[in-house]
Amino acid sequence: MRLSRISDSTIRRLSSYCRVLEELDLEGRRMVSSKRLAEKGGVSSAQVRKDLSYFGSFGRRGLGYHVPRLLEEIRGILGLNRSWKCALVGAGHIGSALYSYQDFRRRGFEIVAVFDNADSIVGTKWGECEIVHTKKLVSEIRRLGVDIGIVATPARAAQEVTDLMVEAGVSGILNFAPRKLVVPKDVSLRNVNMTIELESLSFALRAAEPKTRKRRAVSA
Amino acid sequence: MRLSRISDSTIRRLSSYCRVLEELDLEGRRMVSSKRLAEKGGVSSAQVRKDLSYFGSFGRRGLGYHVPRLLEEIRGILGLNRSWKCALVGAGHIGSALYSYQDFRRRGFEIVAVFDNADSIVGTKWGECEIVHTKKLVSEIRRLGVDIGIVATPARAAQEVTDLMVEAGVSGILNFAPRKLVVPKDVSLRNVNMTIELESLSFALRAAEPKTRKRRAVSA
DNA sequence: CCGACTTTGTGAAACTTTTCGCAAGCCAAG
DNA sequence: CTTGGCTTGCGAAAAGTTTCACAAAGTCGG
Repeated sequence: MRLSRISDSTIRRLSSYCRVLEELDLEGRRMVSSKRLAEKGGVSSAQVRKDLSYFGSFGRRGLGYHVPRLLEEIRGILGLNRSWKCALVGAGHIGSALYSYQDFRRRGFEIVAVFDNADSIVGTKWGECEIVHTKKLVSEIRRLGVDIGIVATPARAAQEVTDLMVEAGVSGILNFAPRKLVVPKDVSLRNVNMTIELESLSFALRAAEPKTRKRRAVSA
Repeated sequence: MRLSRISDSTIRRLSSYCRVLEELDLEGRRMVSSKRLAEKGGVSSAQVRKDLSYFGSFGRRGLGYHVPRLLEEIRGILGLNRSWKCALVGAGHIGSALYSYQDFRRRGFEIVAVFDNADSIVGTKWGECEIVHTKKLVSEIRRLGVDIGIVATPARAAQEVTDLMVEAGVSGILNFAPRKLVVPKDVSLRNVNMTIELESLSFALRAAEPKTRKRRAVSA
């Protein structure tokens, strides 16, 4: 199992195969071919086989892959067979949605601390979790042994809280703020940028209608 | 301006250059070199020049790019010099966060309708917007001339509401549900999948600590 | 107007990722 | 035990993306 020559796209596809396999497993399906897995995942079957081949040979020729076994293998590869402690910074709309997002917890990403710098909400509780002032961020994250920091602050505060979390020793950052973050290279960073997605959608829509609007423009 | 040979990565970078330029513009900076733009955007300067070169020659040799002009050019390319009507389906935690996300509105993505199928919240109001039952989705989207559908439902409902929105004539879909959606090829689709980001982060963290945990494992 | 300096725009090279194509392996039926 | 039908794993080809490197074009001080 080679450590690093693996592309990010491969990893993201593994994560999506995971979801397909979970579904198949629930349906009680035992075996699946790369062809079927590919269709459900929206990629080519060669791509599925190539992705898996970086990590080993999990299939049986003529038969396909054993669903529960492949699922376990991929979970192992992605590090999902353990739980990760997460800290959320920013208790606004997005922070709140993330805190309530059941999928995270179900997959072993546990939010063990929530921080904000607004005195008006510091001290209130979200379920088990009390919202703590950002000034206690470093000590709390150290104390709890947090692995992953989730940035859900406005853009202008994002770098600052990131620096604090890095100082406190997190290994990874998941950033929801629409701003490029700088982190040391031993800290992993992923971005979820809704604005980029919407804007690239805007480009695609614009490219699809070269003149003015297609449908309504005619009758208007 | 060639329509389609442009890669998705280029478009996403344009969107991020946009944010850098807005910031520079606010600082009152008139000119910027590809080098500086690149640093701020976290890419190479050759990449910046190459990305822009697909659409034209916007710079002046020896001087760089005129910030407000380049910003306008990129906005034009991305189709941000107009407003897009969006409809949100799913009035749960994520839907609510998206509705309140000021950045969307500021960039011309206006949420003009919100749908949900829970009778308990249908009829209540979010600001100006009344939450409407999903059974009225097609007629409402047609009536309002919605361009973009935003899917913020649980995974199991995502394909169904997507089909409805396609039927109603949206040109693009932004999907937040962790499920692969099928759309006709004249409809554009973008996905925001937080689970994939977290899982790829998990892989990176795992890859970074080859044995067991680095810091704490020693003392434990 | 000159010469030193800066920066763009862009082919071509280098690198990365995806697709192709097929030998090898496995099952089932006869 | 053999044949036919599938399906994997993988090297090699193809396609796509990023980096390199430099001519061309412009600035600026004197």
